[in-house]
Amino acid sequence: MASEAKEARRAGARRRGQADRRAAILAAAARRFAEFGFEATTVRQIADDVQILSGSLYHHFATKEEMLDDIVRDAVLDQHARALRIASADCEAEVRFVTLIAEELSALAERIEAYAIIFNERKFFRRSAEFAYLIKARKDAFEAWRSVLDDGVREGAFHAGIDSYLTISTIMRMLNSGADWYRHEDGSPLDAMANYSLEALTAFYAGFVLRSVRAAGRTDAPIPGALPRR
Amino acid sequence: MASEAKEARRAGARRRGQADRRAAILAAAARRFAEFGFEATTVRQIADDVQILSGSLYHHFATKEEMLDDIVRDAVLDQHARALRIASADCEAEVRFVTLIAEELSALAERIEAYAIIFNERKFFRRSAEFAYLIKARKDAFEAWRSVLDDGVREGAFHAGIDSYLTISTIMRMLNSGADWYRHEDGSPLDAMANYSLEALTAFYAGFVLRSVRAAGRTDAPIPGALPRR
DNA sequence: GTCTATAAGTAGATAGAC
DNA sequence: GTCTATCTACTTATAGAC
Repeated sequence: MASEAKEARRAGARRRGQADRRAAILAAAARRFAEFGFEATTVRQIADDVQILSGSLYHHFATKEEMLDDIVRDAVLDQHARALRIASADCEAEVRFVTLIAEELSALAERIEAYAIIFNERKFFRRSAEFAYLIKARKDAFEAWRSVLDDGVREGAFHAGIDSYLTISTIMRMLNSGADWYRHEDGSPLDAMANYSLEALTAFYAGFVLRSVRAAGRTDAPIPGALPRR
Repeated sequence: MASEAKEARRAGARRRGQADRRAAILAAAARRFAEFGFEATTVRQIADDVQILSGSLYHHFATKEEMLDDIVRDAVLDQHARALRIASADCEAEVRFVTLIAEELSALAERIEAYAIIFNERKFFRRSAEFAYLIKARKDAFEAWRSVLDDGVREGAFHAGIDSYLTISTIMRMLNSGADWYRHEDGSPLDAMANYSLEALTAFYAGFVLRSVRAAGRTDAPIPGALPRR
């Protein structure tokens, strides 16, 4: 076997090992940040969790904030892309609206720690110039949701007197504050909410929201299903 | 003038002065805690705000946590008493429900800083034995809200299939997360939400919630007014 | 009641040996 | 890549002078 191939394989393994270590550290950090908060978590605690000394963390990360950024970045950017994609789908506003709710809850369930952190540390993010991208992405996603609601009013599906700013703020806060359903891997729920299945929660929220925003007369129409995920 | 009277007056002034100082410190602390969080605020910052040295704060308070307790205690206990009083009022469940929402929003507006702190530091409170009373009071208030919703279902005003746990969780989170509307005294809103009047917000939330929980057919009935405040 | 001065502990982060 | 050792800064809280 050519020595270049050997060398390449070794380098690959090295990269994988390094990436695994980094991922393990991020997992420990995410868990701590989600449960106790970013500022209340010390780098020593994270290091202890992965059985390493605190100084050694700085071989993988330049600062504690870099860990935070790694944990939340993809979640926020995916959320942004998802909202824009769904908002511009070619179908009735009500279907798009249900899809926004369903996919948001699904993402929240999949990355509950990242979402808990994004929600709980929002004051920190707002103050930090490094995280301006996060605030911007979430604001754009907000506008995408809002445009779907406005489309629905124009189509006559949602009632005309609606305040779209207040309504979307309320709905997004409602969904996002659910990130407190954070559940430990050991199974202990931090909130009784963790006992509900994703399907049950989606049906509940889609119903709760649609009954509120629908035009008079349409209130008892069946709740449409979400668009298929792509 | 009898010297006892003079002495009493002087003692009163002393108490007032001391109480004023204490109140000024608490006001500064509340503002910082609400905007930046309890753990992110240092006693030095609070001391700077009232132009005193950090060590001198400890003449007025034993610990930083005692300040926090002083700020949130009355707000939580009042919230608890209010919920129980309204829940046991002698009238239709829907009227009690609207009253719960109206008075909750009113209290939130009056003590926005305390409410912001209670909401944002909930993980801290949950971990601290000293604040067990707070968790208990809020849990009892939750059950009072829930009993009103259940009464409404029994009366036929609210729809039968409702999950009262999920519904009340959602509504209370929705209202409480609004504590983020925190506005500075200098008038700068931290959130555009601060531009709405209390009356507008109450009408919005009462409508949003009632449309969701009402029984089929009752959806377009007028929203009842809240009970008079006593 | 506020000051000066400081204790005792912990934070995030770094340098260099192995 | 992790360890040992440590730096600098900052934390809450205290002691005693004024």
